[in-house]
Amino acid sequence: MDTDPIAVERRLALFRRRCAERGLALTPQRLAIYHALAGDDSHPTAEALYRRVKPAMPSLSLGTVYRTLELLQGHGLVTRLHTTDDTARFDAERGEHHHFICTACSRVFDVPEAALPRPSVEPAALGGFRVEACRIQLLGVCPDCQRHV
Amino acid sequence: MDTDPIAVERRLALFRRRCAERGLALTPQRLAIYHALAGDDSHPTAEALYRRVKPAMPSLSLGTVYRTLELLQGHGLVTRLHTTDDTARFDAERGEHHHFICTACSRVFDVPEAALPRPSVEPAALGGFRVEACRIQLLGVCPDCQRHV
DNA sequence: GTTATTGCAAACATTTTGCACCAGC
DNA sequence: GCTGGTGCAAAATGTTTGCAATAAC
Repeated sequence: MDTDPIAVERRLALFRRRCAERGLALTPQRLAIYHALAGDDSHPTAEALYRRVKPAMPSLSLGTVYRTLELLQGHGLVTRLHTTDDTARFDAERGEHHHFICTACSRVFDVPEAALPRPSVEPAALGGFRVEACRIQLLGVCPDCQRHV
Repeated sequence: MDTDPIAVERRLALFRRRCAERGLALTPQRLAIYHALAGDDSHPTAEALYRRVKPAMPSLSLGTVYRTLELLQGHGLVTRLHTTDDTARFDAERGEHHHFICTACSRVFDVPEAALPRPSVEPAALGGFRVEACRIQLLGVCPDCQRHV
């Protein structure tokens, strides 16, 4: 599942800017890993990103992929998803949206916010909890898996 | 975080009934594990349940805890949560509710559905996806962690 | 008595870490 | 030359599995 090239360019520009602001070295590894993630909307695992980048950069190690993703997560460029299988999946940050998780194939699909209006949280009902984000996960069966049953 | 004893009894009754219906042996291990889970609303990990049951049943093994939880999940008695830390947490099934996950201490708190009305999903906007469940996760900082900063 | 379940330990998968080497300022 | 980043391999973590012994029905 690839992203349109203009969006990829936009994300890369943000990435470069953010690295400069934060004093993060713009290494070929980080660029390649972020580039691969920015161009892939399928919420890949670390392993999948590694396999995708490795051919063009054979020296790359999986450890670097993990370290890079964690670093970029800390700088708000990458989001780590926790889905129903227990391997982490990653997203290049791109604004509010939610996820549909297929219970058959474990793939994760984006759900635009428009399709699923954010519920209004009643702050009073939540006592002293400070809410910073709201994630909605829809669970079900994706079109592919409905056919393949 | 303990549950009121009447609710625990209700859950245990459901557990016994469901086991009988499905032909699952009612072993002391399963009873003890489910009992511990039914009396604990803190969404414990498998390890935490193991530590809680072990003193009263020293022969218990962690593998049995995992096997039991997976078995009961398959029979709709237990729910597995995927939160921000990457260890699975478990819930004795008890109807619709959502979760608040503290980004500081990783604890999970229940959010009653009343506090967070379920958003209406627009089926048309979701193409051929068959939605079976909707989980809302609120991320933020719990009252304890707000104090301890 | 049969079959399902347990305990144990080993295997497994994913992720993190220590350390020596390397690259960029 | 310093600083930070990478590659590698080992360790740590969480979870699953094979198998023989055991307990439930």
